[in-house]
Amino acid sequence: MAKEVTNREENYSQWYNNLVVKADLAENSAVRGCMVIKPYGYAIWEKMQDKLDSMFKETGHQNAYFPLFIPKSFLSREAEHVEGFAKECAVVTHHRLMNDPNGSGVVVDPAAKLEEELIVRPTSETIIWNTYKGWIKSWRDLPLLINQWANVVRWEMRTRLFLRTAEFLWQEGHTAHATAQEAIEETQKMVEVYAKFARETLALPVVVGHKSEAERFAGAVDTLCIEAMMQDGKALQAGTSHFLGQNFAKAFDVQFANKEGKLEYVWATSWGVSTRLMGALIMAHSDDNGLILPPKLAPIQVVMVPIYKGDEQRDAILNRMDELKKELAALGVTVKIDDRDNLRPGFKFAEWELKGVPVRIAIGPRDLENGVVELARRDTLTKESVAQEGLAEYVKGLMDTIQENIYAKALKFRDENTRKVDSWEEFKEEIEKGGFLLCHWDGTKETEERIKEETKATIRCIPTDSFVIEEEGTCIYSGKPSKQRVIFARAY
RNA sequence: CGGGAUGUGGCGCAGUUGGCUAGCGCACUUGGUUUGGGACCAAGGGGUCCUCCGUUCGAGUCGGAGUAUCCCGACCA
Repeated sequence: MAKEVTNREENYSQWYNNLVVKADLAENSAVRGCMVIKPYGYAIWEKMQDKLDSMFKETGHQNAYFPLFIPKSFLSREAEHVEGFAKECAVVTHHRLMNDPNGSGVVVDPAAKLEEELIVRPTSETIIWNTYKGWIKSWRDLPLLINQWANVVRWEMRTRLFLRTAEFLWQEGHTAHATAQEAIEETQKMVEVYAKFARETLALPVVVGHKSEAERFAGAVDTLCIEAMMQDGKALQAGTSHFLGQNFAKAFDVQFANKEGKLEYVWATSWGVSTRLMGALIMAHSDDNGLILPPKLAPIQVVMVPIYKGDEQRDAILNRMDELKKELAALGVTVKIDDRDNLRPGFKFAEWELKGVPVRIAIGPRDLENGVVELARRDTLTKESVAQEGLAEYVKGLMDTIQENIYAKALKFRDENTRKVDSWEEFKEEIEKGGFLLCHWDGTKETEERIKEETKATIRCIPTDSFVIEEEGTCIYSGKPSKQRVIFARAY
C-alpha cells in the first residue's frame, strides 16, 4: 500500500492508471482488454445507476432486457450502422467444444459450427428494433419508452481502465415515437437528463451540444452529447443521445397504423452512458493524494479514525464514535469507523484520502475530553476542530458544501481552459496547450477532417448551452463564412 | 494492424563477461512493543525466472520461434 499515486503533471495516463488500481476501483483482468471492477469501484457505479435509473423512471421510461447475441444479418440491415461497428465486433461461430483428438486439451468442435454467426452486441439497436416490430402495431402503442442496463463488447485496439475497455457496462435507452417532433424532443430531453446528472451528481460541468456529421453515431440523423474537460485539458464524451429518424424503423420494417388508419414508419431515439463516467469522475476531480469523490457518489461519506493508547482509551473512543455514527446515519450520512488495530492513524489517513472519502473525523483522548473532533475535508485538504454537539447536522450540511465546491473547482478549471481562437496559426499553437477552443468552422466534413489530420483536434460539439455563441465569422481553416463557434479539442 | 519496450514470489525491482543454494524492498503470517500524518523488532511462509526449441559440462543470463503486457500511432463511448 505504501506507494502513493504518481504526479499528475509528469505523466497523466500513468497517474490515472495508478490511481484506479491503488484506490481499489478496478484492475486489468486476465482477458485482453477487459476489466475487473472491484467492490469499491462497483459501489460508486451502483450509485450512478440508482440515480440515473430514478431519473429515467421520472421521465416515463421502463426497464427491459434484450439478448447479448445478435444474428449477423440483423447488424447488416442498417448500412451505416454496420459500417460503424464492423471493425470491433466479437463473433460467435461455434457452440461446442470437444476433446482434442491429439490429446492436448479441448478444441472447438468443427461439427458445432453455427448456421449463422452471432455477434456479441456492440450496442443493441438492431436486436431491439427487430423486437419492436412485433410490439408496435398502432398509434396507441406509442410512444414506447424503454431502457436497458447491460454489458456490451467492442473489440478496441487499445484499452484503458474505465475509459475504453473491450467489455463495458452501460444503459441504453431505445424509444419509438409517432412523430419526428416527438422523437427530437425525447432526444433533447434525455441529453438534458444526462447533463443534469453530470452536473448535480458527478459534479462535472458538461457542455451540451450537437455532434458534427463526422462524429455522429453510426445510423443516427443527429447526435446530441455532453462533453467534459479532464484535468489534462483533453475532452471526454460523457454521454450521447441520438435522433435516429426512421432509419431503424425502415431497416426493420416497424410501422404503425395512425389515427387515420394509414401505415407510417415510427421515429426512433437511442441514448446511453457507460462506465466511462467512472473515468470522467476520476480524471476530472482527483489530485496527487488520490481520488476525490463528490459526496453524492461516495460509498463512504465519512470515515472515523480513532487515536488511542491502550484498550481503555480505544473502547471509550469507539463507543463515542458509535453514538456519533448513529446520529449521522439518522440524517442519511454513510459512516465507516476504521477500528483496525494493526494500522496507525497516519496510514489510515493516507489510505482514505487515496479512496476519496469526502470527510474524515479523527477522535483522540484530548478530543474526547474537550467534546470535539478533528474534521478533515478531502476536497480542500483542510482540518478543523468541531464540537461533537451538533456534529451530525454540521456534517450533513458540509456534504452539500463539498459537492458544490468540487463542481465549482471543475467549472473554474474548464472556464480557465476555454478560449476563443480566430486564426489558424493561433489554433495550432493553442491546441498544444489543451482545453476547449471556441472557433468558427465552415460546417464541412472536409475542413474538420483536415484539422484533425493536422492537429489531432476534433469538433467536440456544436454547443447548445454553456457556450452558445451565435455570431458571424469566418472559418479558422478555410476562411469561409460561419454562423457559430464550435468547440475544438483533443479528446479521449 | 505498424513502431518501440518489457516479461524473475501478490506488487515494484536487482541479478556483471553464462557458474554453484536466485536475491532485495513492499505486502502476507505469528509474537511483542507501538498508535495526534504512511511504526519498529524478531521469527516465518511463498518462485516450473512467460512458453517451447536450440547452444553448452552448466542457461534467469546466449540464439531462434511463439506468446502476453505496456507505451507511441491508426480506430473508438
